[in-house]
Amino acid sequence: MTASSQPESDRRPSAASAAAAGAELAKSYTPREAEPVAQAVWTDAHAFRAEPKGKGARGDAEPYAIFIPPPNVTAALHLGHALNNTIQDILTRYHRMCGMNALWMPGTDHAGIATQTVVEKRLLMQGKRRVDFTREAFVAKVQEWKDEYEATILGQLKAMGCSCDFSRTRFTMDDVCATAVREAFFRLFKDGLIYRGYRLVNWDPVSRTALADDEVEMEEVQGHMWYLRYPLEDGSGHVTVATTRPETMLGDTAVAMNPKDPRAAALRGKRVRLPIVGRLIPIVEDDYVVLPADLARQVGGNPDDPKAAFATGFLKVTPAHDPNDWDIGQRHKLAAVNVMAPDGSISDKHGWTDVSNDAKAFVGLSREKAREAIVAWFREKGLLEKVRDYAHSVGHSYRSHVPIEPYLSEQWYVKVTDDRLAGAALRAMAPEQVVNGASAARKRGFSAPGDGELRFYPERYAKTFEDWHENIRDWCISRQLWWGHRIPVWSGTPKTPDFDARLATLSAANRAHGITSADGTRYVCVRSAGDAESVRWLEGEGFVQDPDVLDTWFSSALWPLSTLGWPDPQAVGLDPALLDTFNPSDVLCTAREIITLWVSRMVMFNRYFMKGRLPFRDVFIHAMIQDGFGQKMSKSLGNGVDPRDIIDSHGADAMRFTLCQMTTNTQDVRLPVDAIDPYSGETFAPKTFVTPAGYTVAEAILSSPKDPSKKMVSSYGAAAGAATPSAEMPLARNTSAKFDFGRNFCTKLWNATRFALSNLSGGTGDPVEVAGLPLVDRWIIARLHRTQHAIEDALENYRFNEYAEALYDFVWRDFCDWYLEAIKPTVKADPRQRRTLRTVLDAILRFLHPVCPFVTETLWPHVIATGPAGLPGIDLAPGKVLAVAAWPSIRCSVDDKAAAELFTRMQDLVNAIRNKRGERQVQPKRRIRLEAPSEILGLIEASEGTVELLAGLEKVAPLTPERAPDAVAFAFEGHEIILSGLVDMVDAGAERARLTKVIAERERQIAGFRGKLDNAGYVAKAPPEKVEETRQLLASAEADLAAARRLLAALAG
RNA sequence: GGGCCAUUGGCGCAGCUGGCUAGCGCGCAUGCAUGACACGCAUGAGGUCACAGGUUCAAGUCCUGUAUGGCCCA
Repeated sequence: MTASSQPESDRRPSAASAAAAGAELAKSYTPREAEPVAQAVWTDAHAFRAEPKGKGARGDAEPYAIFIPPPNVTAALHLGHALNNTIQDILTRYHRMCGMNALWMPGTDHAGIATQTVVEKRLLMQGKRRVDFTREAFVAKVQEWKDEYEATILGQLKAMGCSCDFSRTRFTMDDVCATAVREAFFRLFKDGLIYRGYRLVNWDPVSRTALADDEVEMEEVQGHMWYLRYPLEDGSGHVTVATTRPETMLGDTAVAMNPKDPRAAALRGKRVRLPIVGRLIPIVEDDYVVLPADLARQVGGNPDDPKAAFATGFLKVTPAHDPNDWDIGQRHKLAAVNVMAPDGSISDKHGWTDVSNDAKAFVGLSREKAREAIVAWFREKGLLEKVRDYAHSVGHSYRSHVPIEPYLSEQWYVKVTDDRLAGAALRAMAPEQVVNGASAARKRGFSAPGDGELRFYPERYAKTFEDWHENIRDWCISRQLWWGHRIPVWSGTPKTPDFDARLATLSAANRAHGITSADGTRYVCVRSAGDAESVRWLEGEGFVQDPDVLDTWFSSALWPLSTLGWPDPQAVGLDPALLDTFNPSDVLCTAREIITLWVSRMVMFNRYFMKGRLPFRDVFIHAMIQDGFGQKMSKSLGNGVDPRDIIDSHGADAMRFTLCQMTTNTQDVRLPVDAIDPYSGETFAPKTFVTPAGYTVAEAILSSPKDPSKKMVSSYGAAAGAATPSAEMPLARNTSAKFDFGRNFCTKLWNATRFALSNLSGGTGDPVEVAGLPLVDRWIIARLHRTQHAIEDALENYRFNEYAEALYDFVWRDFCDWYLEAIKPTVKADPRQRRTLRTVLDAILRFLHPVCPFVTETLWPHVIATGPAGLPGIDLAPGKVLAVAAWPSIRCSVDDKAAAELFTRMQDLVNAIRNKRGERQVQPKRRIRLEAPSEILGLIEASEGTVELLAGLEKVAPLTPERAPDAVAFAFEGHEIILSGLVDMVDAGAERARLTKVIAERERQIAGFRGKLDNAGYVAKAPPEKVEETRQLLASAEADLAAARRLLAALAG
């Protein structure tokens, strides 16, 4: 990536050279032009490079590290990622400017199922299937896809301005990461934490792979409850079982009833003959069985259980096809008869042996067809008692979206329930965030490094993390895929007698480790991918490598280790100091659904492999970006908006600033999305429709609002594969008016800087003690100092909206509206003021740089070209590139509280006068006269001309008893103030109405203040300064009221 | 079923450990092409902070319950 940018940047005029040449700023900010220039400045300066400890100046600085949650190579990034990465970039840039050795580690994730699925879908469009290729050829196809999207994603990150150390970019399946995965597997295997388990998995019959519990989405389904009659063996009648899945009855191995059931005594020890199959199965008694509501009432069960309304009291037990039945089967030692093939069809080849002639008719049917056929069979034989509608939750594959099948199979598991894993994760939690302090894991006490150091922001997510680990189940890590890290285990039965001796030798040398299963099969894990000799030996013994790959999260869980070269950085060409410098990292930024999938596993693995060390100390959980309909933006839904679309319409900084400002700690972010007509450039709201799954999305093909005969493809249409953009039917980019907020702000900053530069042509003057500066300068410096505190506090507590809002207010309201306006008449002639302006502007650019890197980097060379910055107490270390310039240092001594207070009073006065002018629609150019008592004249004088300037006064004079006929009066700080020259003739009626309104408002306020002060409890218990404040407010309101009453009286007379 | 979050002017949201005379942006109304900016400037209208109780001198803020919506886990 650096290779191509080098020659290019030579040809581009740099921002610095443009500024040095005295080039004037363009009339407005053009992100499209500025962004590549700033990008080149950073690349040329190697600004984002982090170094291991001890390597150069950067390596000597205190480290700061963030690992990117590696985006899936499945598809391009959307605005959810833009938010995630903006947050990380703000933190990284901030800490870098604070002088830290900041590493933001970038990379991408191979995303096993997801990526394989998109490639398979693509092949299916060409009429081909995965199995039409060899494994190697298919993986090569996926690799092509990965290469394309990895490049897209990295390009998107750069376009957004992400200051990742791209020289260290990793991919979860590259050699460096693969080495870590292999080593981790070997160690866990050897330590007995990986085992082979035979149990029900969440099977996706379409992807034909097992899924982890958290890859299963529960969906409410409008289904049925079928009531099937099973005849008793002795012909004495039948029992009726209620089921939502009649097709699994072929695998029934018992009927269960509740021991409390009054019918139990009569049925105890009896058997039923399973219809169709003819299998004789026992009736067992188990507490799990829900009693029907009426029986539950009789025998003290729970009649309110929603299932009670549907229950018959008899439950068909199918251990091989239902997790609850599996548990019952375990308790009663029942056989598990698997009647399905991996594709979900009924099969007699996967464990079902007693197939009767009747049953043969069902073999080969899909599970859906089998259900119909079996229900029909029961109906025909008079064994279908009834059918009722029944709504219930059914697990669906988060990838293929079909119902998952609880499926009996053998898989590899990580024993995360072991105290060394889940227990260690629980002990990692910061004590003050722990809810269940008495859990077993914590009873072991805190002794390991990293214990008690993991903190969640916002705090409440600690509970999610805690709950997860307290109820964790072993982690199924095998996936029946071709795309991923292949499981490094070979299995078989030894052919030669010296097998054990050879294995023992390899094991002693830590090159391999073997286990033996109950049926005598040997499983051998070979430690290193480079150990061809061991593999050759094993294959010579007839052993074969496990065809499965590891769950993607297995490699993701190692991300903070693998990217730094663990276990042996030198072996993979990395600096050995990297690992110790940047692990543990400082913070992980991610969305809440990832707490269980990823955060948990990284904590467990990092602690396990690094002697207790955490992968990160803080976890920041941010909002999710939703579309305009409140639906999560996701790659799979196809409602994602490409950040490049927003960069195109608003600029990267506008996007970043807006996202930052929207990042509050509670709410998800709702973002109404519009389309841009590629024909006219017009923005319009696309037509939507509701998908079968109930989501509202844009129609795949949209019509131009100007000319409906012209068509375009929506981003949904493209993402869903429903339409392909072409020359005749171009892709419509997306945009959102939400980002106007950030765009307007960037433009404002640009123009303020432009104006400042035009006033700084006379140089920046010598530094002057703040105390010797004009009031407005002392005020803006005090505000600058307070803003710094506000933003540092916000960033250190991950409160991003506060960071953005504090800067927005300071730049727009304080700096532009008041400071720049106030200094207009004086700055050109006053070098002291120019020094202040130069200093404050520079500090603003530095403060804003983490969130708006492009516009600030573009402006900065122009600003520094005007001369030196800084004042006594304000240090702005010089530099050439803003991205690596120092964060401002502002001492508290420059915060002139008296100046700040005085200026605030002055602002109130100006606002009051402007209000009078506004009420009467006085022309802005028209100058007016003011008369006031000495207290107010003193304030005006102290403002050094600012009041006159901003309130449009031509004359300020002491109050006299005479009233000009055009005089307008108002109360301020309890004093009467007279304005004249606003209008040619005063409308006495309107004036009276205004005063009456003021009087009513003041009376309301006074009643409130009096109420407080008359309350003995308030005066006695509230803090004295609050009471005093109330007294002052009351006095001021009373004075204003009196003044207003006098004015009203005068008007009447 | 368990847990978490939200409910504040037309819309989108702040309001952190209770002190508010409730803020911000968009939108709206009025005036302004003022030598930085119309992606702008100035002024203004608009809210009994979902509901019902409670704690407190004091509740948008804390507690309990209710309603509605969303998310996560089972």
